[in-house]
Amino acid sequence: MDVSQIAQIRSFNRAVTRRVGALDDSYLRRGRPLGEARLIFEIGPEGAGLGELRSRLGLDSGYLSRMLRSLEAQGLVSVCKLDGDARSRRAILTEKGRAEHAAYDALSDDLANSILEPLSVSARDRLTAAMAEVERLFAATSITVGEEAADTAEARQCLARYFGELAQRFEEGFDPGRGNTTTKDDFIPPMGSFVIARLDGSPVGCGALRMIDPATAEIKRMWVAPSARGLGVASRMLHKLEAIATGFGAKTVCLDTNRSLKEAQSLYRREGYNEIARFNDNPYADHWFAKRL
Amino acid sequence: MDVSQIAQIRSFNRAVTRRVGALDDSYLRRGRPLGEARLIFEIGPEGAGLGELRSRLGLDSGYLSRMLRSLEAQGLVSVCKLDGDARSRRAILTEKGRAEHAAYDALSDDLANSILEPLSVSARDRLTAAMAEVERLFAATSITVGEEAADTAEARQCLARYFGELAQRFEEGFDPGRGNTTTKDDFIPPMGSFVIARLDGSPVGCGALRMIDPATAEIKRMWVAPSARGLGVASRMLHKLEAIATGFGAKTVCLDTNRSLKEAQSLYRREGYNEIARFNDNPYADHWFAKRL
DNA sequence: CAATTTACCTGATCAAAGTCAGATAAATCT
DNA sequence: AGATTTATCTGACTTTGATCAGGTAAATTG
Repeated sequence: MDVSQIAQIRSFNRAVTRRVGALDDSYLRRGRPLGEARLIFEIGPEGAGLGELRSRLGLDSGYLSRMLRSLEAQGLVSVCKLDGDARSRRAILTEKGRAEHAAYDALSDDLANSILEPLSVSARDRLTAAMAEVERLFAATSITVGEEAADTAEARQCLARYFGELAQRFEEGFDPGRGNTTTKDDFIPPMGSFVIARLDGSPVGCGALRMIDPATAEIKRMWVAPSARGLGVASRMLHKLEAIATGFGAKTVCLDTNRSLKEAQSLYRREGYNEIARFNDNPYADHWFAKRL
Repeated sequence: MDVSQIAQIRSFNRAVTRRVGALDDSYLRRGRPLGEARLIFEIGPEGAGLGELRSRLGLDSGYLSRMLRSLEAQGLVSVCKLDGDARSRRAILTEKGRAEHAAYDALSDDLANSILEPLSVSARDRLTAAMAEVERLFAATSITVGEEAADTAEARQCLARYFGELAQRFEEGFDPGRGNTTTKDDFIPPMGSFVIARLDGSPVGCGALRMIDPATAEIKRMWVAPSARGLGVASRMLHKLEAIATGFGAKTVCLDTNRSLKEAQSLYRREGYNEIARFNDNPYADHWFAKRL
């Protein structure tokens, strides 16, 4: 790993914590412990279930309960049943609580403003763009790639978005039925597999595998959501699928792709795939690739 | 202020604090309170004076003293006199303490690594570049612009760097003596002024003003350090100088500049200066500007 | 040289933060 | 229906972080 990149991340962490500590300080200036302030903020104008609050703030159940009692005593929060389940309860802000919430909200805005204010217009644009980039790439860190069933609602949704995109990008259009030789049963172990990439639980990519003979696996349905492109999700899914193929005894992985999917082609080449002759009669395929495992 | 930019900053703060909180957690996993861990980290392999530690960590002197006593009891730190002043003391790490410091250092590296590791090489480059940009623009937030004497060592250093840059950039070269009609006394109120822009105490820019008649001020010596360009420092110094000129009774501000300083020319135009006819015989000037206050 | 300031230490005290072992009541399982 | 699980609450307790008043010895000031 590049030492200067590690140094950059550490220096960034230092610079940013200093800045964000300022927010905690301004929260404290309202004369309430930080824990309570955060709780008010997290409950929000719409209220929140206690379990949700516990997991979001990482609090012990007794601790949360006591803080809520304190906020109730201050007349800021009321905790009511009102859910299907009479055990679980929900915290909502009173009118006074909503005013406090708004005050904390304003403090957060003030901090943001104080960061933007001394900057020129173009510097502001550059700062927010860089922040968005950092945030997006941070998110990439928590993307997971896992084998899942291909017939769940979420898997189907990925495939629908994939097909939708093909229809948009192929010059000749795209009809999922035409030339399709696979059924959903093709992606079930041990003759196939299906992986989904997830960010905070929501799918942001998928990929499928099926064995076309005992030594050859074919990769299909590789798709990454537009919001998650450029984060290396596709290559992580590809590695996962190759590992699964190896487990199935495959010696070779092959795949096809359409001429308009340029990024896909460069991904495959980068990952060690070589272009080969047509090996199927997929009417939408223009290039065929294979890689020895 | 742009609402979406404020939202971006707030969302960035949330995303980043979550990530950086992970570092505190990993520090805690070494079974020592965060305060002590930070103290070990801050003392560092070279040791540090107690006053320095107090101001860097923002600690009460009693609190620091007690933590040092605790670290001494654990055999991690030793506090010795050894300075010119027998009141002030210096904390240094024992061998065991240096080992602890190295362990904390490794944890910081691990966090940085865990952020980089899932990313592709190009994504890593983009992340660190975006982080550097955020850091630089954050730093801009704490740049101050203030009126200072023009004959201090630091002011002179700014001017030397300014002249050095002119020598490099002017096609015809630059000799500070040639055609220079100002002396250092020109930049002393109430007939002139000198401002310095500082980032964390170090000068990153300067600018000067002198009255050439009771209603006209001339701006000179505008310079921004290469490391601080693109942060709006020049326009902040310009505004400061204009405000000072107004205070001196000036109705007009004028200035000259060399043809090779393109950024300067566009800055002046952006700030409402109009090109006028030659008003002095500065041999290095190619453009003359003025602005009514 | 006496008075003051500075740099650090000690002891007392506090609130905030966090943990843990039950208690209670509703929901779910067998 | 009885046993178990789940969601929350209560009370007891600990640690951490922080503040403050006063104390000591060295350095500086007038």
